[in-house]
Amino acid sequence: MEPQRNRAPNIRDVARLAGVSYQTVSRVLNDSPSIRPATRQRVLDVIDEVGYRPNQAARALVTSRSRTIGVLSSQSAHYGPTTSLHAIEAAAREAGYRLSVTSISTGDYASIRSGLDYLLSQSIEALVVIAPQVRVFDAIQELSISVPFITLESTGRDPGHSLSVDQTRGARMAVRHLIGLGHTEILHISGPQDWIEAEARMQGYLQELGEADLRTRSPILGDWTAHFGYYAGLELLRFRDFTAVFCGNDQMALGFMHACREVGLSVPGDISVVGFDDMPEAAHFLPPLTTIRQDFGEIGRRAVQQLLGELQGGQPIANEPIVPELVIRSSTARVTAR
Amino acid sequence: MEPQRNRAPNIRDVARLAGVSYQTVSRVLNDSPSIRPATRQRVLDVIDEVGYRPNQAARALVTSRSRTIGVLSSQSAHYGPTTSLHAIEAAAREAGYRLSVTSISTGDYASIRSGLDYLLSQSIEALVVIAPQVRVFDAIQELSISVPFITLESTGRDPGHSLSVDQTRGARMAVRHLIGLGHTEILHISGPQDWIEAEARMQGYLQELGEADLRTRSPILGDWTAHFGYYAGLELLRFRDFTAVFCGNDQMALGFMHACREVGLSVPGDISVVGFDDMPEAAHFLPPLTTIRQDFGEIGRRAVQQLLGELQGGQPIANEPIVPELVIRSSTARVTAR
DNA sequence: ATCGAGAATGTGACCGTTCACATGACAGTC
DNA sequence: GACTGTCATGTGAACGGTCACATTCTCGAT
Repeated sequence: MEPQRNRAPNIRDVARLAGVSYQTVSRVLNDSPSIRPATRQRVLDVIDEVGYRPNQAARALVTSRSRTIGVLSSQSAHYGPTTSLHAIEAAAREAGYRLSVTSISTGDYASIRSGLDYLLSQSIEALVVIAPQVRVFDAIQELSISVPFITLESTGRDPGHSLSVDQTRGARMAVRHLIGLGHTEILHISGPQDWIEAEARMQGYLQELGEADLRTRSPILGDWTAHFGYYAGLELLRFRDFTAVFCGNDQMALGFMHACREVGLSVPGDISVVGFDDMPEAAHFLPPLTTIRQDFGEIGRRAVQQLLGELQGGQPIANEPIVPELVIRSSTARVTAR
Repeated sequence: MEPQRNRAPNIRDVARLAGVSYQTVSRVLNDSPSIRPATRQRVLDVIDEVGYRPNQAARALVTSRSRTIGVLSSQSAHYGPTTSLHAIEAAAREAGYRLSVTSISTGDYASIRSGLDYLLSQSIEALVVIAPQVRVFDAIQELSISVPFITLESTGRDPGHSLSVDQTRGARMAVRHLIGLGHTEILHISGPQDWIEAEARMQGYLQELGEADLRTRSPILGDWTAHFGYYAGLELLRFRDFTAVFCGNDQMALGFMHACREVGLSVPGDISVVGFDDMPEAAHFLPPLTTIRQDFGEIGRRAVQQLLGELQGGQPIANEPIVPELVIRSSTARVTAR
């Protein structure tokens, strides 16, 4: 009797057509060593002929290995997270893993929790978090997650489970650069306070100013968007009691420079601006933006590497943070006498 | 005997603890109507107590429904595709589906093919393609994909399987705007020629100029990046035989404006520039960019909606393309006598 | 020719869930 | 009080692979 046409061929169909047992087909699929070359070829031919594809669900069921890495990401199209995500995907695929991605739009506890719940119900083998809000850590603690996990862009939290460019150090590089140019009144427009990396950058700002005995001013809490940078700029520039601004990311720096232009101030003539991230567009802002470059792709790749290591029995390693790089362009200049 | 501690609880464990049969637990999980409320509650209590999570692999195996939508995406951090991807993810999750995403870095046939192969081996139920290179269509044809699929951002190809903002129309709006301002010498910096949307925008450019009886000039083939826009700009501006440029996306427009500034030309005083996409930063470029807005999120949501419709037995619908919107800012101005 | 070892291949059970069908409980009807 | 229908729940089989173990084959050494 013909095999039913409306069903995908399974391993037994292949076995029958190749005249071997299903176990032999399984061995071919799994590159078992003790298979006669002729047999292997016959099986492969049949597989190709009938278009057989192993059923991943069945495989996952019996091996209890899903070969899936879960990713919790924030629902934003920002350059950094997106780049990391692509790198993770590529590295995972390379290693024979797939990704199950879910994103959260708001940072509230309930949605973080439900995102993690969702991922865990996929029986993921490992977890990457690219949504570095503070509350994520509480949620992870509470769920007492049993798979290897790693959080990205979360400087200094929970070593062994985090991996990041050293945000604090990057921020200090930015501020030191401004101080080196003679600036003494330096503002900081930061990211949302519940983001770990925003917090770390803010710390760097405060530390560096503190060590230089300069006046620190309470940072303005932003939301990462160019819009915010713009409106904050319009407000701040009503009192020109500063000569430089360190922005928490490139987008806010862009918006801030827009505001400068609008009120007739020159960057860097009147105000110096430094960003953070070095998104590809930053080199073409007007003026091209001085910023802190971090290698998002590298972070993603390392994350996967580390997780796979743990899955093969390794221990979580306390990664030394990656050092960012100061990229000097044209948005910063030596302070001029007013 | 205690259940083994190192194994996740399964449906039979729950059944035993709740004093019911495994089928009853299954009914509770699947919201079967004929369950006594008291029984349901007892089962739910046990589930909560032992932290039971249904095994998706087993479920997928027996129902032969993976509840997974495959996404083939291009490996780029561009605003548009990323936004669509997030929208797809959210819509899919809402409907109880998960995503299996794979991305291709290059547009060559082999990597497209292997990306599709990979997705199909996940036994996906539907497919979304956000990597609208021309060759993707050949690959889809050749694999004679049997699941519902839809390609995004691929104006005019294969109606019923594509969904997009009307790129050609958007391009015409952009060019018409420039013509309305008195420009007669208008250049076009396009995206890579093997991208369907780049091609469609180019067609729009050519059509609109043709109808206005204006000189069309062969478009410059770019790569979507600000870098390209910049270097192309430097080159083009050596001969100032044009007064306006329509760029295939906002990034290239940014780079081009950078080049203008560098050679001492004013935008829009000397040259008018129009972009495409309206990425959030575009409003804060200097000058703020006139561009064509398309709703990437809407596209993603509609794609999922349509695919789910097909999965429930509906027919592929030839979607009418979404109309984009011209956003006039400060990078375009009436042409001035030279 | 016999034996044994290792290579090559086959058989039965199982992973955790849902499906189809069987059974038991209970109320309403005559 | 037996009969019927409906609701609630239980039982066996199946999904498509892999694992552990059993069996057969092959071939050189004795």
